[in-house]
Amino acid sequence: MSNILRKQIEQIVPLTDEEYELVLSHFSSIKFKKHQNIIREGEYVHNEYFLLSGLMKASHINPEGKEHIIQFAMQEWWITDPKAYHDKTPAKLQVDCLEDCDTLFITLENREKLCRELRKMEYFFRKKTTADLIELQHRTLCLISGTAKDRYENLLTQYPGLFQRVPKSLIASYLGVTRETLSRLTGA
Amino acid sequence: MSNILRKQIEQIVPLTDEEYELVLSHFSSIKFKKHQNIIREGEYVHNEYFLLSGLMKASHINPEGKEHIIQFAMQEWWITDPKAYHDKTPAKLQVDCLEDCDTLFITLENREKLCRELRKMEYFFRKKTTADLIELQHRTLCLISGTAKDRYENLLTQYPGLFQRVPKSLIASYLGVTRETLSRLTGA
DNA sequence: GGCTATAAAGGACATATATCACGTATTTGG
DNA sequence: CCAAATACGTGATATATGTCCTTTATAGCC
Repeated sequence: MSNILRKQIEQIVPLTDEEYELVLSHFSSIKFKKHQNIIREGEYVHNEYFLLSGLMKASHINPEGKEHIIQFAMQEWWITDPKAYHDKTPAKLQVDCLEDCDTLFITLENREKLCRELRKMEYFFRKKTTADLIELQHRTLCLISGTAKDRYENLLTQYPGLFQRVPKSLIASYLGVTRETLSRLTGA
Repeated sequence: MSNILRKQIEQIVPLTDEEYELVLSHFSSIKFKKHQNIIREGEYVHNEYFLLSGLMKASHINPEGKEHIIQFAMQEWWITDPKAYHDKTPAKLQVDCLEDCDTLFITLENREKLCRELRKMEYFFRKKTTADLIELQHRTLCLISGTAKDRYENLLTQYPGLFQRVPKSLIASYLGVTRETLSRLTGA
C-alpha cells in the first residue's frame, strides 16, 4: 500500500480516486538495500524519491573528504539533489540508504507533466516547496544564531526517532560539528 | 516603471500585456524610508514585498538581544517573514529598510487569487520557490561545512555589490560571526 | 562462534571564534 | 557646520570546538 503518498497530498488538497490513479501512474517504485548508493556525485539526477519506508541521507563530501549531511529522509519524506534534479546539472550531493528502503520515484519530466495534467498537483508541489523553504530557513537561523547544543536540542525535539536509528557521527555531521563535540554535548 | 517585476516573471514564463495587467492589479505599491521598520516581531504579516529599489534586511533578535540576519533583499528580490506570511502566525522575524525603498507588495489572499486566476503565475511561484529552496540549501551547506572565511568569500562572489552598501557588522551577522572576527578575516 | 569493522567515550592539545576594551575615523542628523 | 552616533580596526584574553589518539563496546559477517 502506497497510501502514504495519497495521505500526504490530501493534507494539502483532496483527490478523487481517479485523480490519485493519475498521480500514481507518473511514479515508479523501487526498493533499495542498506548502504546502497542512490545518487553519486558528478552524475545526472533523474529522479526524486518518496520514501515509503526506510531511511536515507543526502550529503556533500568536501575536497578534504569530510562528509556533511544536508538532509535525512524517512517515511513520507522526499529526497534528491534538488539543484541537480531541477537544473539538470551534475550532482554535487550524494544520496545513500541508511536502512533498507521502499520508495516511489518520479522523473522531472513526469513531475512537470503531472503538474500540467492535474492542476491540483501543481498546487500541491507549490505548497510543499513553500513549506520546505520555511523549514530550511528555520534551520539556517539555528545555524547562524544557535550554539551546537541549541541545534542538537532542536533536532532532538523535531525528529526524536532519528537518534535510535542513525549513528551519532551522522547526527554530528548534520549539526555541523564533530562526533567528539556532539559526544561531549550530550554527556555534559 | 515597474517592469522589473515583469522581467523577472518572464524569465520563467512569458506573459501577454493583458496577463501582466492582471498580475499588477493584485499588487499595490508603497515606498519606505531608510531605517523604517516593515515587519515587527509578534505581529501578523500581511504582505510579501518585491523591491523595485533600495535594500532591506530580515533578521531575528534572540533572547539576549543579538540580531542575526536571515536575508538581505535588493532590487528584484522578495522579502517577508515567510512562515508568518504563509501560515498566518505572528512574526518571529523583523524586516527593516537599510536604504529608502520602493516596493510592490502582495497579500497572501491576492497571491492565492492570482494563482487561481492565472495559471502561469502558479507555475511562476512554484518555480521561484524551488529556486529559492535550492539556493538556501547551498547556504546551509556553507554554514555546516565551511569556515567563516569560506562563507565570507561565498557571499562576496554572490553579492559583490552588498559590501559597498551595508556596514560590515551586518555582513558579519549574516555570516554568523561577530563583527571583530569578520574584520580579522578580511584584513589577514 | 569468532573476526573485523564500526561506534562511542574521553584525554590532551591546537585552533577558531567570541568577548571585552579602547582608540580613531566616518557618517548622520539637526 | 558641529555634536553625537555609528562604523571599523586591533589587542588581550576566554571559550567553544576541532584534531589526534587510545580504549572499550557493539554490530555485522563469514
